[in-house]
Amino acid sequence: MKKVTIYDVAEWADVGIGTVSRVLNNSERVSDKTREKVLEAIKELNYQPNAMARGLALQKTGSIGVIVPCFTHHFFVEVLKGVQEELQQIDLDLVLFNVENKEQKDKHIDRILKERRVDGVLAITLSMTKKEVKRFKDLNLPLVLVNDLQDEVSSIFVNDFSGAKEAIEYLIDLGHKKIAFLNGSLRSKQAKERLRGVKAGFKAKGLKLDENLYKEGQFTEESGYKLMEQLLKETKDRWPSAVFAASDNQAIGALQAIEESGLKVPEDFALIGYDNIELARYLKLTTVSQPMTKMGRLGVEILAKEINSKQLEVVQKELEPELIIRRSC
Amino acid sequence: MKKVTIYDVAEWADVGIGTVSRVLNNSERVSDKTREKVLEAIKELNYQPNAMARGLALQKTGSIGVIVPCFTHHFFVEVLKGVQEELQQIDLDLVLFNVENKEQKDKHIDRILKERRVDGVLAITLSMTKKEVKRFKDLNLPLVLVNDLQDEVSSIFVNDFSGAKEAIEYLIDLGHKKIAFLNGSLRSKQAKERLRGVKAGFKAKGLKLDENLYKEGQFTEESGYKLMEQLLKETKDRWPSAVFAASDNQAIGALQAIEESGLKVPEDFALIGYDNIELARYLKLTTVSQPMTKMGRLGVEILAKEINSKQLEVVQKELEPELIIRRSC
DNA sequence: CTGTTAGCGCATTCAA
DNA sequence: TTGAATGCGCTAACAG
Repeated sequence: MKKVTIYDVAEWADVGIGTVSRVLNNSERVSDKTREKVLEAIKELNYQPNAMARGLALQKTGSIGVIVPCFTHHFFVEVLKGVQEELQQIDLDLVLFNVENKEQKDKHIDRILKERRVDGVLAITLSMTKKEVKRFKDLNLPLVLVNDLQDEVSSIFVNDFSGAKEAIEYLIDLGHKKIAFLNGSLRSKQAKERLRGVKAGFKAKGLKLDENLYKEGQFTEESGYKLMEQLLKETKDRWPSAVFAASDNQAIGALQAIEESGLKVPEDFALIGYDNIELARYLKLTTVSQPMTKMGRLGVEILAKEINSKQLEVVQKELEPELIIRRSC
Repeated sequence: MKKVTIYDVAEWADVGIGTVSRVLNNSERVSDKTREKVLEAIKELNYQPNAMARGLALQKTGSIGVIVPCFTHHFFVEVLKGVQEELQQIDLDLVLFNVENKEQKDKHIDRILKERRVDGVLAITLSMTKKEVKRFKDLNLPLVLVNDLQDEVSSIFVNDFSGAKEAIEYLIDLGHKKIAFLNGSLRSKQAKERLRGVKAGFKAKGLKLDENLYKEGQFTEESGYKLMEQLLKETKDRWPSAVFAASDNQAIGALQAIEESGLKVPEDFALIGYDNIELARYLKLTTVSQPMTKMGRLGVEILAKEINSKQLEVVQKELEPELIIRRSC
């Protein structure tokens, strides 16, 4: 079967290609009769406009790029789910860029920006630098940050401060006083804000974060395991009665360390995680839920608006986390 | 910053656009001196060819489409991971199409096929019909089936028969005789093959699948829960001592039903799942592992070959599953 | 070796 | 209303 172009349609319907194009784009300036004829030709020939040709003429690709670090992580899968859902409504394709390191990040951003492979970009948890953001602005390519925040770009993020504060307060209300906090790397905004929240939570209850019970690592399972191990090495009297991890993965790692020591949750330690990834439900882990799917939906919504309006009204939206109580404390 | 085209580069370097194009495409027919000059211009102007224009001229998009049903499922995430990994090597973008129902499936296939938005398609667990496959062939768009099999199309799939057989034999070797099999819908090839494998496993050990212990449902957690519930409703003497589920999700559902009855795995029931999704590891579930990531990698590899060679040599590759022993039996 | 030109398939002028 | 011409940015074939 040969490919059928707008010329074939025009010939079949005995009109000019301009008319066919007008019909395709729902222009008013076509008589009902010719429109009819053209539509018939289109159906008859089973014609559908070529995306690239249209793109070249219109300077639009009809797709948006989504950049994620490590998309196999539950967190991003959930965000992507929201992205997909929203994308079903509007008619855009999803081009997925997976970024595992700085090099890949640069490479993909370069590619997207200069080759114009997409109409807009959703950057999820990428900690974009001001410089990178500026490049998008300069090249006039819509950009929306999800789970990240920068001036002068539309961003949608979660209130990490209040999530952490609430978790700590909950533990304290449960009667815990010696609470360990296993944080991620302080280089990320998330870790900084959560630490702030933790301190504020203690303060609100007339307590203070014990420095010996504060550990810093990564947001990973391995890191959680190691940090918990460190705590368990201390003499029992220095042990906390509760552990708050800055990510579910860390909490899961900590859980493992605890179980390997023959101890149990929640009997020996109360445990709270952060994110509410799917695993948390199965492991019955109390956690601070991030509105992941919603972030994805909202991100696409805003991005679509920016693409269409060609105007850069910056939207910065903060979402609230929610404490999900399960059996781990 | 204005967009810079091949004309700008040509002007800057004081050559024709043809020469610039040649440099871009690493043609031999350029003198070192002019090549130098052009490269300098490119760097100076920070030029990068426009993807759509190049695509239109070359009749290539530089991207492949991946169609998955419900990509949030662990299984597909793992396959996608393999796809990503392989895609890093070759220089193609990944366009993701999520298909939740028949309507979406048709819509997306139509779009891909006629609009030519991608250079080739990877269909994962889609149970493509012969008719659909034929459309790809007719329009000459490379197609590779992953976890599915059809004549005349490159397919890569897993030996479901041997996976199920091995699982059953393992349970029997463990001393179990009354083994329940919770299957998915027999409309899928996977379910059919696994049932065949189960029967063969019993036979090889001189036993037979007890019809009362065979249940058919969906590959979902809910279904597993319900099927197990049915079994537990029977009088104790009719209970199996082991349960083999055709998917990890079903196994997890069954596990839940078991625990809610105050019973335990593996003490009261031995349990084996299928797929080896990430959760299985955390729940310590013995399962039949599917080489998901490998399927993804292989699929892309084959697809890339088909795209480049423009020749349709059909590759059909069968991979072997592997029994992963954990604590659930 | 290099510049020029003709498509690629479509949208959009500009006349008619 | 409509058809023909022009351009989107690039590749490739064709002359020089």
